[in-house]
Amino acid sequence: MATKLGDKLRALRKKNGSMTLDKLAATAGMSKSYLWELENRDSPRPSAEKLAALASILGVTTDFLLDDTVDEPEQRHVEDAFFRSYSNLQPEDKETIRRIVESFRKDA
Amino acid sequence: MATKLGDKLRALRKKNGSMTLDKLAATAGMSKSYLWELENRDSPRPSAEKLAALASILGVTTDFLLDDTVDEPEQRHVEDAFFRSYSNLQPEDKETIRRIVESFRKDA
DNA sequence: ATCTATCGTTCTCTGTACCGAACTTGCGCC
DNA sequence: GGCGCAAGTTCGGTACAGAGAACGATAGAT
Repeated sequence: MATKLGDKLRALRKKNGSMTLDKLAATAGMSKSYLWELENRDSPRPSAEKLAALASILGVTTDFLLDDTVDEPEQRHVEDAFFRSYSNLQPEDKETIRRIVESFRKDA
Repeated sequence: MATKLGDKLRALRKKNGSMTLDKLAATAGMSKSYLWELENRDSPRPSAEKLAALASILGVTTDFLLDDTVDEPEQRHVEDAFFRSYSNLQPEDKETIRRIVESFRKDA
């Protein structure tokens, strides 16, 4: 539904009490004109600071906002079972798993 | 010991196999001159994209890098980053990881 | 001691993040 | 309808993100 940054921002803004551009921009410490650009212009490249401020207010992570492949904040809980198994491993086993995952990762 | 962004970046770069500026910059998709500025100039303001790329490679979250009050990657940050890496794997790779995790599980 | 690499540093220059203010659109109320 | 305000939109300007190349430092190897 909302896979691009702009769409996510607008959706979350409407969701959280339907804030206005002005209001959200003010609490996030930016101008409403720029927030509008983030929502509407394509491929915006906000600074980490600005995005972190927005994410904090909207109750999501910056990584969720940036990840173009994910469209629901709850998606990270889908693999909860796996994650719980992983959590219960010995620290050295965790480390091993982490290494393997790293080696499987393909660079963006 | 490393509370500012630059210090964290340099510490993590040295930690992970002591990569060179050139190497890390290349894999993170930026110029080494800019990475040097991030590490050495004060109060840099990188884009969310660049910071996310660095965080992903260094195995921490962007929030940890940005947070000036914390100086050691807490377990939470490391595992957050791990879980995100895992989520982005190919399905068959995920399956492999899941198998390994199962095999490591202590049978209580 | 000099050559050769490799790493780190400093420059200059282009694109764009981000702002402030003006402008427009929508909507409720009389 | 027309008059308000509150919302969204556009625009011009400025400061800085970020690249790229050139430079200096450091360390082996011969």
